[in-house]
Amino acid sequence: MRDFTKKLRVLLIDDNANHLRGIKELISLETSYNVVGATRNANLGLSLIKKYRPDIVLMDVNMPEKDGLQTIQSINKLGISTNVVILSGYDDSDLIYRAMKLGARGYVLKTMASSKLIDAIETVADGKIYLPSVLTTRFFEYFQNAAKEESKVSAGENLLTTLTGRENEVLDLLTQGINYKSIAQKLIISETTVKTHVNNIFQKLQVNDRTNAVLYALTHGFKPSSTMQQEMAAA
Amino acid sequence: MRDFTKKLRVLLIDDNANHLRGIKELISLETSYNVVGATRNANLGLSLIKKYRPDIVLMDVNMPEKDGLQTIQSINKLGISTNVVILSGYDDSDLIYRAMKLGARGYVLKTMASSKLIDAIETVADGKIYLPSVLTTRFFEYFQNAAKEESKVSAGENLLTTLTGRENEVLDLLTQGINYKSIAQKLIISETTVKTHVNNIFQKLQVNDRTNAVLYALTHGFKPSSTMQQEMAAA
DNA sequence: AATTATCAATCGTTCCATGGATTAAATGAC
DNA sequence: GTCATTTAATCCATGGAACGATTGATAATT
Repeated sequence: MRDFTKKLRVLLIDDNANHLRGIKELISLETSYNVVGATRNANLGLSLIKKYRPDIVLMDVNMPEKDGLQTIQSINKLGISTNVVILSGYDDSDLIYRAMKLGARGYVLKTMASSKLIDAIETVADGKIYLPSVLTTRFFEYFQNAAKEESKVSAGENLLTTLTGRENEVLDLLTQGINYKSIAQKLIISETTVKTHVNNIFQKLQVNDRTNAVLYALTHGFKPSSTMQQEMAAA
Repeated sequence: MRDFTKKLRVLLIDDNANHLRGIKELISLETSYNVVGATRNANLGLSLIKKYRPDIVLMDVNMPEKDGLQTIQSINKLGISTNVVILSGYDDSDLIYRAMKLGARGYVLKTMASSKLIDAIETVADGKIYLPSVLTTRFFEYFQNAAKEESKVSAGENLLTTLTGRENEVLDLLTQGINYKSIAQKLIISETTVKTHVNNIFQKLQVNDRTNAVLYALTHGFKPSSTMQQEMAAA
């Protein structure tokens, strides 16, 4: 948990000088915070993060040169567990989704009351995610839509359902890039039997080589039905 | 937007008779709501949804026979755009993630104050997502962790970066399940040249057949670098 | 400026292994 | 009696390995 005897170390990154100054003043009013750095340049911000290890990084997404999303990625590569709170001018669902996916811990709109920014810092410092209701809704607009598209593919006229149990096992091994001989050994059947199964699979999936069979399986949500032999092999 | 002249039609599904009764009474107190149905059985709930087309469905996740998640899927298959609000006893991050991914519009814990349930209904009826701060945090615990695992694979010693431009184009076609001859035709080069490229790809990706090359590409975030010729072909 | 080295991209030939199509058939379970 | 599972034998196409070799672009060296 948070150590209330120490001041929260906050770093600011925003290419807009006015915003930067405004935010800095706002945060400096809070006695429990300590602004360890404020810069208009993302790359400079990265080295400041390396040097000062701030608890919280408040960062604009929309910056020239290196944008906020790229900067989050760079921070992740550093292996430093800093809590990033994104500042943005727009409630673009795609942008919110990508920022959160990259590990942002909070997202605040610049149009929001300044008290929200303090809320965000407090919440995030407390180990929680700060995402206002509107932005949560925006996030899920994107997220649920993407999930829907995904399920569309794996649903609807799914030829995978026509496969028998044994064919499923064989397809499972095919999707692991294993050849006839090894499949035969794994299933303890002859190679010709494997070929028969594979041929049947091809016909059912309406393809004519293993690569396309594997591609079909992967893009249609194939999940090996009997995972038994793998677990046994692991034992 | 919501039509305030009409009552919100609410359907309840919860296998626990006491909960069901309690929630029903709670909601009945609100004059702007109309409970169109309340059932302890998920499958019965489904037919009630078909019949009454409620604005909101309040549903328990933890039910015998058919659980809440499966029920959401069934509702989705019906093609009815009902807003599902999940009721759950636990703030399990995995469960929250899956429910939201399947399209739930809200998530409320049974341990929360009953006023939260009203808040949820209001918020969701208003077209927004209702996810309390704690649950948002839980959700992102799972979501960001999954994203992290994903990026781990596509990052780190990625052999794909060693491929040349031409090799990338060839691999792109390989991942579409195309054979040597057709690749040669598409790229307007000889088949032997394609084989040379493919062999180089195999060595760089440390595999020895096309299936494994394709599998490597797909599991390591391969994105064809030059999409030009495809766009040109489309024109 | 001339050279050397490196590397991407191209093509060819040979040769063998593997993949895949086809046809046929036996067994056992439901 | 249908269907899943198994095996066999034949045959051809495709995939892939191995070795060699040319061109052009780029960079480094002299």
